[in-house]
Amino acid sequence: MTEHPPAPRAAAIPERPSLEGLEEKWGTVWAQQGTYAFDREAALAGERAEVFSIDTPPPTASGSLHMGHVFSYTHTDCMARYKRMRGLRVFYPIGWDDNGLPTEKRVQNYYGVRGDASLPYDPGFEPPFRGNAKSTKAADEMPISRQNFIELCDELTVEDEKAFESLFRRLGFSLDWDISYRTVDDHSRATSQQAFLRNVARGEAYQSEAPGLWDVTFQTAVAQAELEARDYPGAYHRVAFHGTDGPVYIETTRPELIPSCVALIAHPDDERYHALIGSSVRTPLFDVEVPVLAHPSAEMDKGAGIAMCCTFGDLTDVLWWRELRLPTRSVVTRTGRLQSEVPPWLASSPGAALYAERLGGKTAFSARTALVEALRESGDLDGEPTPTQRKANFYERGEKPLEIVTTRQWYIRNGGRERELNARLVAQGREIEFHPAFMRSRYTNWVEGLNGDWLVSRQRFFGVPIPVWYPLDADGEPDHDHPILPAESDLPVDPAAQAPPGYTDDQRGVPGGFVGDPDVLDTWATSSLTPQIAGGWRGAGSGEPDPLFAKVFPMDLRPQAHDIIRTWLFATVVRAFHEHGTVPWTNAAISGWILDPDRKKMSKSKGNVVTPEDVVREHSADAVRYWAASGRLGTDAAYDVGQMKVGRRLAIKVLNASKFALSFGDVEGDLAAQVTDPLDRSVLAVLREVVERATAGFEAWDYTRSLEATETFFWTFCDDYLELVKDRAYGSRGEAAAASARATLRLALDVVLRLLAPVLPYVTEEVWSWTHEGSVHRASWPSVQELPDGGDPALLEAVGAALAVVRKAKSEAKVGMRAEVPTATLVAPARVLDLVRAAEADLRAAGRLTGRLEYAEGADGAEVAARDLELVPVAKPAR
RNA sequence: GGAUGUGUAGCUCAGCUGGUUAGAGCGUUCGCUUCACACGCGAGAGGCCGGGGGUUCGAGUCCCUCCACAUCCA
Repeated sequence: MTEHPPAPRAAAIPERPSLEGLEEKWGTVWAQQGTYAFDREAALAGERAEVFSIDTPPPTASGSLHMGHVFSYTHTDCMARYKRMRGLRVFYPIGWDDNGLPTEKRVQNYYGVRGDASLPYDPGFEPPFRGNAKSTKAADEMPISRQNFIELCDELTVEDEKAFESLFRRLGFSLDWDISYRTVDDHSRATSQQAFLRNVARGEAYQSEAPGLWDVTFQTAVAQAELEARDYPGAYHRVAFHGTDGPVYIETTRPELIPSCVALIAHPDDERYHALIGSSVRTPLFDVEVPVLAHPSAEMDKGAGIAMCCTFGDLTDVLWWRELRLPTRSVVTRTGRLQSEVPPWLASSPGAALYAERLGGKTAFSARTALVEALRESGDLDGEPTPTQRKANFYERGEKPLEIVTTRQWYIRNGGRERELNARLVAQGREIEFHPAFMRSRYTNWVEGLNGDWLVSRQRFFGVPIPVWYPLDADGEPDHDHPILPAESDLPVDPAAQAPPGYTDDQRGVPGGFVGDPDVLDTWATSSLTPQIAGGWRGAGSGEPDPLFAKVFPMDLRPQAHDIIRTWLFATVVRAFHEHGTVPWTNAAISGWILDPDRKKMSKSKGNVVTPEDVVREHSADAVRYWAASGRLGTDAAYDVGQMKVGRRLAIKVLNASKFALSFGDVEGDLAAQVTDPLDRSVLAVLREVVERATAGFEAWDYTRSLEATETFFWTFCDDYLELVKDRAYGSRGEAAAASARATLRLALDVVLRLLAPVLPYVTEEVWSWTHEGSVHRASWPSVQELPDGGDPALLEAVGAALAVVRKAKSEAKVGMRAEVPTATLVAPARVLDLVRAAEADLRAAGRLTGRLEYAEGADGAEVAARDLELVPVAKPAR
């Protein structure tokens, strides 16, 4: 698929080359000509090693576009372009992650609606607003059916995707737009459900009724990976429990949970409580007898050192409940309110009336107020509550602390409970090359710190339904132990809308009939399958993968940001391990974040975000890419307009210098054979080194190093080499000497354009088109072999230094560079002088050394200097 | 509290396995209509390489320690 550079043809060079319009011009050409199209047939016929496959991060289309996208997608695109030029078939799909809460929230706000599973579908439904909903309060939202809600999600995400596509195309990302998926389309849903069913069949997915974190606002279960610990204001309440030998004081931030207290726990080494352990005390107000127990995770130095264990105040309570086999006394419901009816264990207690009248049905917050009041009245509150900041668990998108409630949910084994699986998943991390390598410790730390399996049930609307039904017994109760599963060939299914195999729709909810699992899968449960979705693992649903799958999987590259190593990266590893026993990809390239000038993460709430569209329009795509490509993998980068301006100048310089280098006349025949001048041979020798460094940079996933090497060469090429040879190239010293310069200019330019092409796709394509048929992006990556051997790299440096001293003399004399130098003596070590002499004619032309030029040997190691230098300024032309 | 990373010129960053006088770009200062480019060209100034200790003939680079910042996890 890679072409060699075609024979040069007559140049068609614009009079005044410009960046304006290049993006539209080449964007159209690339799309029309399928420049970045993946050649499926060739890939099927070829070897796996000839393919470079990329597990492109599917952006959340309903999220906002930000410079972080530009940054990390540019990194990937540079690598993709390099690999393509190296002759690999680049599999570079684009996906859209339309699952989940961000989309639901955006749809709610945009249309002013809210999903309500109890409502019937309205085929002619029109939303009350379209992007102009005035209120974001839940009470003002119109309740609509699940299916209507999903339709609106579909409608809006398609719109949102257009904004991303437009920007991504403008930035020149060499994605194959014909290979695309949405995480909610039929294929993705079927793939996700198929993988889940296979997890179920192998016992890797299971249901469990267990205490879990619950967000009362969003009414959904939350996984460990979605947790966020935040400071939350609270107060310690010193409360007396009634022991046989007097009161036992505990300090709690959640006195409203006293009704659900099941034990007091102290540390086994805490001598203050040795005597109490094994005895029992009675709870205040409710007079329930609870044991005093010992457990090492009680914190001696916190509060009173003895803690109340409830059902459930926090994750430690769950640990105690499990390890000490404590009873379950749950009062907090999924709504975050205390249950209305008096719990059975309080029924005969003196506090039953208190519960019924002042606690039942209240939110945790108001129940706390009421209970503290009651404690005051009974004298069980010691002193006044003391304010404190404590860490509380939040859902990362939620605003209220999570409650812990017992629910039936699906889980996927991820090593959080089994040591062996944990060790094997840690080992999978060592099979992946992380770039940079230290990012692997983020992975390892996370996996080793897991304390539970992956909860994948979500009580949401817009997502992939859990493909499971449950039979109903004669009493209409679901039999969770015998779930009904669909055939793989029937996927995707929606258990809320379809009947399971062997049932009819009118048996839904009827005793002896069935009920569908009401939940959807965690969004990561689908996006953890992006390699399988994009690569065609499910195939046409017949059980056989698309034959392409074997040619792209395991993929070569997963690019992503470091904040989702614990979620997206890890989840993908888990799924690939369960399904294929392999890693999902062999390389993970981790991009950093974009920081504002104050070194803070740019975010909408701080008001410091800039819109990528405007930035690209202002500076050009090549310029913005240059900025992004200057940031190395794993390193946070500053948002730096200055760096974009540098990129823009480089792009313009490429246009102008190329035009100039091609302006001396055509070249024909074997160019390398025409390079005879020592200076010309020298510049190509330097370029050979640059090719080696630029290649080594990309091979080490260090495109920045590659860019820097090429860029440095290019400026020397423009400032020194071009200046030195232009007189000769015009023909001042005969045709052979001119031909050597012209051939060198052409050879160097062709190589430099290809070295810059991954970073500056537009300007390099433009210049390439002046002298070539076909795209520079389909040309071969330059090799040392295409440049003549035998030049001395030191020659260019020596002559450059000599030219610099002449320029310095002119600059210090404040005369123009055109000033003539009738006499001068160059002082330098003998070795350097020899090199300078070899290019004396070019030096004389560039420095206007018109008369006597002498050489004096200087000390070894000394720099080039000039003495006895006379200057004749150019007479100002008469006006 | 633990893990990881960062700390080099006013700013953004190079400096790989220790080796001459620490580099680049931007900015700044001083110049220059030089026939590709004034979105240009040339030249200059600017650094106790976060602090302290150690290893070494030699440390920006290796080790220890402290400080500051960032991210992730408790």
